[in-house]
Amino acid sequence: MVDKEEYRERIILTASKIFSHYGFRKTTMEEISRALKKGKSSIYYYFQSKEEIFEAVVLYEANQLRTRLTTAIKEVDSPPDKLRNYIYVRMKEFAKLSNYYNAVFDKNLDHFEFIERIRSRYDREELAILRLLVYVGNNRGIFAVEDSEYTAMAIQTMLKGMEVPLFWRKREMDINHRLEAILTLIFNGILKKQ
Amino acid sequence: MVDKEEYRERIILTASKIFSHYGFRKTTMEEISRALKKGKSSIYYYFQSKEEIFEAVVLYEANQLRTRLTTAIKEVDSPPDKLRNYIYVRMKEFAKLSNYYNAVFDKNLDHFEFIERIRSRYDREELAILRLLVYVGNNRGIFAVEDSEYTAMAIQTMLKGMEVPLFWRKREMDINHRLEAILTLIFNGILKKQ
DNA sequence: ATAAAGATAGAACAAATGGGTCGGAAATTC
DNA sequence: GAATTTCCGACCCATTTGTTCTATCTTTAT
Repeated sequence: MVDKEEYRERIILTASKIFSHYGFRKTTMEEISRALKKGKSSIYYYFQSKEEIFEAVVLYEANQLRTRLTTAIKEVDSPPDKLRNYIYVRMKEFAKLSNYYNAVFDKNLDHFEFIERIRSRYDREELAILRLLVYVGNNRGIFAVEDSEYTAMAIQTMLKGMEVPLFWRKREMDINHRLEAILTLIFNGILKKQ
Repeated sequence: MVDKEEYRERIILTASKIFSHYGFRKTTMEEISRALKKGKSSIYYYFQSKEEIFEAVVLYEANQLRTRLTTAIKEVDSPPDKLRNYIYVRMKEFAKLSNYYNAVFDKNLDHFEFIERIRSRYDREELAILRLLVYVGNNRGIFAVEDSEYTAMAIQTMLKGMEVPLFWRKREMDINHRLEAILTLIFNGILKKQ
């Protein structure tokens, strides 16, 4: 019983790798079970369907993302560094997750509503983080913004803009360049001139 | 007539992207044609089969690899730098090609003999390059090896060893670390002590 | 303008693939 | 050794997929 839950996690870990590489559609139960060295039908002892596995995997990835981001922030102290770290890790992680976008937008595929729930929850959390970041930076006299809330929203908007190429599966390109551009833009617009 | 050959190339370019992402099996004709904004059956006007496209794509990639490697060598002058550049680019490129390994080893899939032909040809060319590199370095008094031929073979063996994780699809990991380790090993074992 | 040749796509098809079910065999626990 | 948990091979059937065929555009040549 406890064991069962344990094995479910092993399945999630394995499936996570395959899903992230091939996306929902192109990942087969056969593949997942083969990677686990189990029979295909055995998987159905732990999960009811492919979609249920996918849901668990997405949830898992979301938690992974959260911890990676929070540790990235804790690694440094100054608000600009925190922001820089956060954006950098966020970009890297989202690039890795880009194959999941397929599932979200694959027409003629049941619209996984749970993804949107997770997403909107993440949006809220991210906004809180950014708001705090800006607020603290402001208090320390490093930033100089009128309204932390709206500034945070603006930053988040830019970050979302960086995801668009992932949606459009136009991967490729000068990812670091764009990162620097965005960072300097944000900082120059945000740092107190002296 | 000339046009036809031109469009074949466009197909190769497009298919190349999809194949390199998903491998032979998981790439469908439907996908390729959709990416080209053509009907699925239209592709068969230019190629006889999916495998024929794949063959053309592999050939194309092989040529790409060759030119990337030779330019990487020409970019610098000193033999150690050339060697470093060569190994670095080789590793990056092979990592990108890793999805093609699937096709090579997919049992119950006709063994694409042409891949092995291309591979063995590349092996010969690589050996020649390495041999020359070692030889020149030796002449300039930077390297100090007895037999360029056998040293080149040894180096090539190590490079092939670096491919093993790709075969085993155990991707991941400290790729740069291993690169540095291999480089220092090769250099320290090869450079004339002074 | 019209015939011929060059391209294209839609429909149809046979083969395979893939998600899921089921009965029962192993393995484990009690 | 019975009961329960875990596993799997065989099967089902809906969908996918590579490929063919025919009909229809489009361009070129006459």
